[in-house]
Amino acid sequence: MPLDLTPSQALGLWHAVTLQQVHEDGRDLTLRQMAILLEIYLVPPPHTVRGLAAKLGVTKPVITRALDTMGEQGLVTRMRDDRDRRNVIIKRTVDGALYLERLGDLIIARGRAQNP
Amino acid sequence: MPLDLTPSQALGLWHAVTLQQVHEDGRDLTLRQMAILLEIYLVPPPHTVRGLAAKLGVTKPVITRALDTMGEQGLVTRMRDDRDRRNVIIKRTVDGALYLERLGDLIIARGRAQNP
DNA sequence: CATTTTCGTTACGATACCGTATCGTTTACC
DNA sequence: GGTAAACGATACGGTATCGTAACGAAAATG
Repeated sequence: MPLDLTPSQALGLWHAVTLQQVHEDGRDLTLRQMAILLEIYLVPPPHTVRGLAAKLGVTKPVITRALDTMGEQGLVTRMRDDRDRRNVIIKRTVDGALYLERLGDLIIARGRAQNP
Repeated sequence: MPLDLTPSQALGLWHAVTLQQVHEDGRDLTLRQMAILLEIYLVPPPHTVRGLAAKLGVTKPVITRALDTMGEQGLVTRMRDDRDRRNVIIKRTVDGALYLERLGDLIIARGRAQNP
């Protein structure tokens, strides 16, 4: 079932969710960081720095920095690949899953309140 | 008609739109800047620095800085209020309207492609 | 083996944002 | 009129990101 939106619904939803995100903030993720996080949690593993960089169309240092920051916040973890020790495998965490779960709930709630 | 989403649809939509935003970038708006822009274009005027700061729950310099940046990009304009020259009225621009129109189209397209 | 390639990280200078405090201008108040 | 309040902008030091370039480690190549 396709998700059909009117222009008003689309921007209204974005507005409502963005507004609440700003209010609660706390994490204050960049657009790129958010994209990386969603990619890690919504696309089947494994995820590597190089793979993420290619998928997002950014350079590798951008990924490394984002993983540094989000790692400190407990949203992701990194582990060396034992089969090819050049690679780093990015792993999900419980906190990261909870964070995105809450984001999903927020979007749903705001979508429901959109056109009451 | 309420906008009912499943958790998968909600995060999937966010993922797809965020990803494409990162790809096209160019503007690279902060979460706060995006919230300000949507507020200006989706809520009836007039908009003031103080009003936006209160609505977003941030300090006034945050609004001033965001308006500086987005003003340089042609997304918004500022004008002194002639009836109370302390105030600054934030105005919409054609470029800003076009930018949000494209964002709306993007959301709709990604929503449609979400569960094909 | 020696060399090249791949992978992620680090170094560097530049830029933009942050929060707090302060400023100049304008209006309201007494 | 003189003082206080409101409004937006600016100054400041701090922090995080940016892109480019170089680096060390590991694997592939010959």
